Amino acid sequence: MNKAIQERTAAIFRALAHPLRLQIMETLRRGPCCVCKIIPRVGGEQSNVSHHLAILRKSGIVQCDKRGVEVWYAVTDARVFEIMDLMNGCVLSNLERSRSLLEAVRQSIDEG
Amino acid sequence: MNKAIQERTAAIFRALAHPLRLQIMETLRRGPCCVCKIIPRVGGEQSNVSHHLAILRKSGIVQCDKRGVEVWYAVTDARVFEIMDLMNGCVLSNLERSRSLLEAVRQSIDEG
DNA sequence: TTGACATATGAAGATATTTAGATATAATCA
DNA sequence: TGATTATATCTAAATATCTTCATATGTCAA
Repeated sequence: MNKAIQERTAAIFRALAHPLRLQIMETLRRGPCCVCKIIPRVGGEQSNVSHHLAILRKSGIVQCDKRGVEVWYAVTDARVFEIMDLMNGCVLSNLERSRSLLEAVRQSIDEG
Repeated sequence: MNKAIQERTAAIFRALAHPLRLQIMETLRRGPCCVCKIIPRVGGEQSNVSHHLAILRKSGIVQCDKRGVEVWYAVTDARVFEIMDLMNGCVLSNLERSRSLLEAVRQSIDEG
């Protein structure tokens, strides 16, 4: 794969690699949303949320649009939600594997 | 979404958020692979590659298996490749959007 | 046992990310 | 105009990540 593309791909993964930013994305899943609604929805300081929005914006996965005093954010490409859903599935399977492993270990201890 | 799950999801995104780790994953796409082949394939210091392998391992998306002196790595869940492919598509669309925008700006300048 | 090889781990410095507080900007309203 | 509101940016401290070098561990063969 092209090195520059791989660099950009890594950059978008990095943009999604933070719980607060994932929460922002979940908020945007329902459709475009104003910063003034995003902030109470995800919690945290205004400046911090704004900073995380800037990170998402710079990565290209969200876009913003000024409407008077308000700024509305929206995802640029809905495929990002497919990615998030797949990732979520991986996490759940992962946890299930851990659980099974723990169970197996526990059983082998019981059996002496 | 559950906070703990979101934390784990972010952790896996973080695991993929590095070009070298993406290259390792691309290497593993063909099937399980020995560290001694991964190192020359992705380039870089032995200890550095080993560190990145540890990060992938701890995130749960790869597993390893000792065979004599060699250690073989393999992905735990092939869905990770679907994720990478989708992400790649997003990146390409992103670049295409940037290109179109640039083109439009250039044209509007030409038109005065 | 000794040596060689494959891999992992630890430590340290350089760099990046995260967070909060303070301040700046820009739109609206009285 | 001046005040208010919504959002962004700057700054600095705390923390995390990345890279390299040095060293440790575990396996095999002589």
